[in-house]
Amino acid sequence: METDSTDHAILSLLQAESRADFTHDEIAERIDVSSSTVNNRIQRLEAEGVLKKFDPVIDYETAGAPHHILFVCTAPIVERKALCKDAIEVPNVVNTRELLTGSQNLHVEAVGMTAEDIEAVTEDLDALGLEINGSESLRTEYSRPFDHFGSEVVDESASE
Amino acid sequence: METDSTDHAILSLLQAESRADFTHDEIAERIDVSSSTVNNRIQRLEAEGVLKKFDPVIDYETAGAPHHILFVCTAPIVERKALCKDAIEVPNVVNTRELLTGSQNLHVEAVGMTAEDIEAVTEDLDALGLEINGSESLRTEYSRPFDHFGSEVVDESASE
DNA sequence: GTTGAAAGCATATTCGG
DNA sequence: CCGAATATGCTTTCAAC
Repeated sequence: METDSTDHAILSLLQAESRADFTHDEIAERIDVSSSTVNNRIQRLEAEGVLKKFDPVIDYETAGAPHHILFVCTAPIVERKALCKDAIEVPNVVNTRELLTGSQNLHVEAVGMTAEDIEAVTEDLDALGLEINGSESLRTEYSRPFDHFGSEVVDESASE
Repeated sequence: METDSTDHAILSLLQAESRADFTHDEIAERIDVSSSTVNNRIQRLEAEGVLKKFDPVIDYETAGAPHHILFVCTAPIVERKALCKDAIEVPNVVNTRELLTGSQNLHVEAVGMTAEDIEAVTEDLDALGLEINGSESLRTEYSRPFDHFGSEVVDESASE
């Protein structure tokens, strides 16, 4: 899909201000177009599959689930893609990522209320045929907009 | 914070249906409470910091940025937290995660239009004092709700 | 493809149980 | 604390450019 600087500015702002109450009007003011143009562009980006969804970011610890673990696993190359999809079905698993490498090619993120929840995840992953190379406690995580878009933003608001 | 099964059901549905057009009314119907209760709960979850934000999920490849890489790095233990924050400031870096382990304790996710963009990231990370243990192409990624909440959902809709 | 205004609709508030 | 109705204001639409 062809995306121009207006699209990039919108995507960047959406990532920078990922609030539920971030309105089209506010985007429109910051990039100096009308709010109907913002609406047009967002709808097109969604239709074309660039803007896929809006994921709620949950602080599991505050919500009462203190265990947050990353498993680094190895899946046989040919089964890797299938196992990535299978692993997301394991209870307490919240994210899986497929890498390109030969070993340690699957990352599985899990959340649990208790240590037993996490222990059960290791058993389930093992039962799927995944070799678990390591498990790490996740501490902090930061996200931010894709810069290539951000650098093109014409932000008219001086007070930032 | 104290979260009950209504909160959990709402969080689970928000994650399962992370659409912009997923309304409070729809949540209300599915878990059999009024939409004002849904609104009350969501506002409280946001105020208490459980529901932090709504991150737009962008398909970078479709948007015209084909390079999507995960760097596995090692930061000196004492500087780890600071470097996690520094790394997110590097151009084209979109996500950083701090792990607990002694080595390979920092994951840095980067996106770029060209191979040069990615090469520049390695140089910037190196300049920060990070040892880069490996870089992997990211292929596929799946996410899904935290099950402990999901299992408590009283979903009244039979047609699913 | 963009705009402004007006209609349509989701969300926030208010109040009564 | 929950739920129904009201008020607010955001999103969408549409005629015109």
